[in-house]
Formats: sequence, structure tokens, C-alpha cells
Amino acid sequence: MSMPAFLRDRAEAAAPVAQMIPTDEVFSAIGVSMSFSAGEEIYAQDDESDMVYQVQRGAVRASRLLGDGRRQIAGFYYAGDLFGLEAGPTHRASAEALCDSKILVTKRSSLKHYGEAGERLERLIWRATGQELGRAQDHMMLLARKSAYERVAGFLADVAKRQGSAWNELAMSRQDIADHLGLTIETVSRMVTQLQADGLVALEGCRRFRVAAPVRLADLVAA
Amino acid sequence: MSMPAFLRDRAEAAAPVAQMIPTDEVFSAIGVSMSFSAGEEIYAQDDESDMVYQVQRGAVRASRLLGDGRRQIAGFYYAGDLFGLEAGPTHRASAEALCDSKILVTKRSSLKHYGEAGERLERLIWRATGQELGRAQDHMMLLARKSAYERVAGFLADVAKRQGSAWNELAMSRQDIADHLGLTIETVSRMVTQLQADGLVALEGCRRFRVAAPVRLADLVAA
DNA sequence: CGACTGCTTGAGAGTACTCAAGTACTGTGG
DNA sequence: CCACAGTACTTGAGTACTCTCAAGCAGTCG
Repeated sequence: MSMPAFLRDRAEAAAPVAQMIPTDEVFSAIGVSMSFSAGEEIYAQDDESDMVYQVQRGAVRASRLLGDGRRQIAGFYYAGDLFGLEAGPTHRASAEALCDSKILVTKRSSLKHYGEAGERLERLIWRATGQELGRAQDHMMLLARKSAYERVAGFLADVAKRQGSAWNELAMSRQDIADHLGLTIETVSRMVTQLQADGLVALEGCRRFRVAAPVRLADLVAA
Repeated sequence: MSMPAFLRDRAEAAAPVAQMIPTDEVFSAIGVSMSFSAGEEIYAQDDESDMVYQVQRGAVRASRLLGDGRRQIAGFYYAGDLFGLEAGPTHRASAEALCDSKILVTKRSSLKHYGEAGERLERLIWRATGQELGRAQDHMMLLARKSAYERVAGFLADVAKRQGSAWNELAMSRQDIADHLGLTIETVSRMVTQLQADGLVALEGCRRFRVAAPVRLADLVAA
């Protein structure tokens, strides 16, 4: 089964009672699949926000722009993840594909016409919103109280956990990482170099890494 | 009508169809009211999280502690606000009363036994969760990309907007503000002094202030 | 009135930023 | 297959902003 672990967990939690349909099947039964090429915008900041999205294949970043050009990446989303969940009349962030991606889209207000499948998806959406809020709180702690070194360590640990394999690919640029962590691109680069020098991670090229000291890395992130 | 604006908006959005019951009435019909004195803990970090809370009177802070004592205040909640919404098996934050407060509490999983009122409250909870996520994204932007001066300005503007009166009370200490904004208490103090010197706000004592230049303050916050 | 707690102010240190140069990938054309 | 251009990433030097440590000042409660 090719369904990633984090997706399976989410689906299980949503429907602990027997004969469940996997998350992506519920969504694909209702949503429309769209293709986006690398860098393409999926929705814009201040767009109307009655849509919900799920990454089918590829990776997505949700970014928020300030008037003077300062940028913040609210989060990265991978296959199976729901996004565009922030409420309000309009989206607070825009979303762009990091690489060529397939995205499922559905209109939130029309879910009620889809009977049980619609209800199930609605529950999945709310559950995902709650989890997203929890993750946002973790990220606020990281931004508010952690050093650059800890932030980059935390980010790499997070990517590694999500991908769950020995070698992990970074779908995003250093600039994206910097804007996610509230740092500059130079500082991110320096911290990656430092983490490597300290033997916590090993790089292969600049978009591929391996966690070399899982325990020490976990300690650093938890601290 | 003494219901604050932000609460009215929320209730209207949740039940645009005629004969609605105000948020606090829906909650008080189901929830149990509890009293907490200043500083008292409402729930602890890592407590089981099947409860939802609403501030009836007073003010609450949600805080998150790191192993080494670093603290982050995820948010402040005032009369009418729902809190404890972050998902997961346990709360990601603890909540404490900032002053003597009355708090409504209800068990999330038991809402289904309350018929229509339970459903309505459930919808309010989900809506509040979405809004909370939006606010969390705003706050991440503030933490990641704004200067100390802008952060404190943003915080005071936010408090003023919520209270909606000429003079505003700060229910929380400088330490709480610092931990919310990812700064030190000294820096918060310096920035407040600076904002005052620049004529953006006027202080009366250290817990009471007035916005002196609303437009300039708004510009600074938006920028 | 004095002690306590919370807030403000000051001086010096440190972390992350800015600006600038250099290096490594990636893709394109010869 | 290699040379070149363009982009992305890394490294370096100096600066600036916020933190740390320390002292002084208010507001509050006995």
C-alpha cells in the first residue's frame, strides 16, 4: 500500500469505526483534480475561500505577503495533506505548487449535496483544521523562542518525519525555508552547514539530506 | 446590547438564518460555569483535550512551555471567546485565568446528546477553530517578519480593536506580552516607551492605554 | 511608611542581518 | 560531450537589533 503513514493515521483517527474509505478516496470521489506546474499559483491571497484542497501528488507552499514585500510561508503540504483551511471570507494566504503537482479541489459549501461521503469529508476537513491549528501553535513557539540553529534543526526533523525514509528531498528552496522559519537565506545556509559539521545531518547536494544523529537531533528539537 | 462586536459577527456568520441564539446562550445552555481566580490554571499542557471552553467573564491566556523554561503565549481570550480548540489527544497548551474569571466548560464528545443546540454549538466551535487558525497565521507573520517595535504596536492595536473603547486595559503582565510576542520584558517596555514618545499611543499607568494616532498605528501594523 | 512586586532605563554582549563575493548546480547551445 | 549562462546556494566581513545583566523607579498591600 503506497499511502504514506501520516495519511493513514489521519484517516484512522477520523473513522475509527470499521469499513472506512481512505482520505484521498473520499476527496477524489467528490473533488476535481487539477494539475499545476512548478511555481504556479493555486489560489491567491484574498481570494474567496469556499474551496478546500488536497495534495494528490507533488508539494505546495502556503505563503502570505506583507505590503513591503516581506514574506512568510505558513506551511508546506505534501501528498495527502488538506490545505486552504484558514477561515474568513477570503484566504489569508496564497498557495503555490513547489513542483509539478496534482491537486484535488472541492467547494466546501456544496459538500452537503454529497450525502454520507460529503459528511465524511466535512469531518475530515474539520479534523485537519484542528490539527493544523495545533501545528501552527508549535510553529509559533519555534518562531518566538528558538534560535536559528534550533529552527533549522526543527525544520529538517519535521521534513524527515513526514517523509519517513532514510534520505529526504527538500522540495523547497532555501528562500522558502528562510521565509518559513523567519530567517534569512544566508542564516539558513550557515545553520545547515553547522548542523552538518556537528554531525546531526548529512547533505548530498543541497536538496537531499539524511538524519545522521536522530537522538541528538530530537533532543535539540524538543528542548 | 452589551455583546461585543467581534462576538456578534461570529454569531451572525454562524447562523445567518433568522431566529438565532447568541453564542453565549448556546454555550451556557449546555456548558457548566466554573470560577477561577487570578493566576489559576484552567487546564494543563498535555491534559486530555475533549473539553471546550468559553470565557464568560474575565480573561485567559493559553501558554506553552518548553523543557528549559522558555514560554510562549499562544493567545489571549476575552469574554465571548472560545478556547482550548487545538486538536490532538491532549492540549498543546495550558490555560490560566489572568484575573478572576468565569469560564463555561463543556465536553465536546457529549454535544451530540443535546439535539439542535448541541449541533449549533458544534458549528460554532468549528467556525471558531477556523478563525483561530487564521489568527495563528497572522501571528506567525508577526513573529517571523516584524520588528520588536511593530510587534508591540500590533499587539496594542489588537487589544484596542477587541475592546473597542477609548481607553483600554491590559489584563496581562509585561512578561505575558513578551512571551506572546517572542521578545523580552525589557524590549517590550522599551518599545512601549518608544510608541508613546512617537505619539502613537498614550499610557496612563502601565496597564491602561489609549490609541493616540489610529491611522499611523494602523499603517505601521499593516505594513 | 516600608517591603514587595512589576515596570523602566542603561550599558555591554551576542545573534542574526546586510551587503558582497565566490562556488556549485542546471539547462542550453555549440 | 563540453562550454557557457543563469540561478541557487555558500561563505565572509561588518553592522544592527534584540538580549542579558544590573540598577533604579513606580504602584500596591500590609
